[in-house]
Amino acid sequence: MGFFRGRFLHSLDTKGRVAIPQRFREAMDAGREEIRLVMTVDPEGCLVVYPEGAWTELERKWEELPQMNDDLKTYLRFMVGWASEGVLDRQGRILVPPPLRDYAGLEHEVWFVGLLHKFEIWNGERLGTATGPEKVRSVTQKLSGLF
Amino acid sequence: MGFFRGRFLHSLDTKGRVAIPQRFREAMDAGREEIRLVMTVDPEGCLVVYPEGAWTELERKWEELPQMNDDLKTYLRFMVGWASEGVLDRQGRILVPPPLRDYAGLEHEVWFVGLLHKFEIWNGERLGTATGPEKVRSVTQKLSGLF
DNA sequence: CCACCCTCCCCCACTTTTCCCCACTCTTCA
DNA sequence: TGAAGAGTGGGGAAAAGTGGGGGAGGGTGG
Repeated sequence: MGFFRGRFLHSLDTKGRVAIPQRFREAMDAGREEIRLVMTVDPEGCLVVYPEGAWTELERKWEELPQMNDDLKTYLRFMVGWASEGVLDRQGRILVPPPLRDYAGLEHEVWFVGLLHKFEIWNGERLGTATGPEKVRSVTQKLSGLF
Repeated sequence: MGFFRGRFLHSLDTKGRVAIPQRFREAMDAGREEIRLVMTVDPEGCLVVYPEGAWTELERKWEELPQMNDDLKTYLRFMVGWASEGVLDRQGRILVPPPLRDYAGLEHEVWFVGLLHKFEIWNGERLGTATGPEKVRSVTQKLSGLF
């Protein structure tokens, strides 16, 4: 499984479908014909997409945690509660369910952003404010201890 | 038994019935014709629904615990005391008993939220406040020790 | 003990959404 | 300048969700 990199501008059609960038499809496609993925939300206000395998791995971790923990329940209500599994159609598109569309404020134009093992789908304006160079500069300082 | 994922907006009809989302039915249906489930309440103010098997497993655990424990009694009065078993009708709907409807403040519009082994039924407003992005962000910090 | 009422559940019919397929355009590359 | 690959748009069948009529069954009151 390759990495997801780069950003691509695509369009959501009137039926709520978007084509996944070919580069991303290649990264997932190990010669299989059917590509399955899971789409959910991120607190920053965008959608996150995982190849099915990566997602089920996350679920396996969550299963093992103490199920009575209230914080975990809140977290799962968010991550799992928004999750939507889907298969690409013959044209390499996926249907974005209306609740997810609304959550991420997706109109006609949407941006795909590669993020190694997963990728995100953004409304253009939100992407701009969330990932501007100024913001990154401030964050980089705090990270410098890590690597 | 598959996992429950995602959120779906359905409507409670005038008879107090709701259709279970098809995705959730699939997750329970191992080719059986009759799907039985148990519905109870959650302290957060929503309903929780377990497939019958998952519920009886919980009951078996509860049985083994020290029955004199007052905290356990309080907990069971809540979980078991509200529990209601039901079967889906031919249209895949279930009847929500009036006490449960009132407890969860369910009107016409109700949200289904998948939570891996179980799923919840929410009044829209309550769901919004219980699972907003701000809340999740604060919780995520505390959880980072767990995984 | 009987009659009534109310709830529940079966069935049927309608609307909306989803998803499968085909066709067109635009870019890229030889 | 042609061919192939990528992205977009829309028609139409199938599936999913919704609403309501009517009969059976259980509870209640007389």
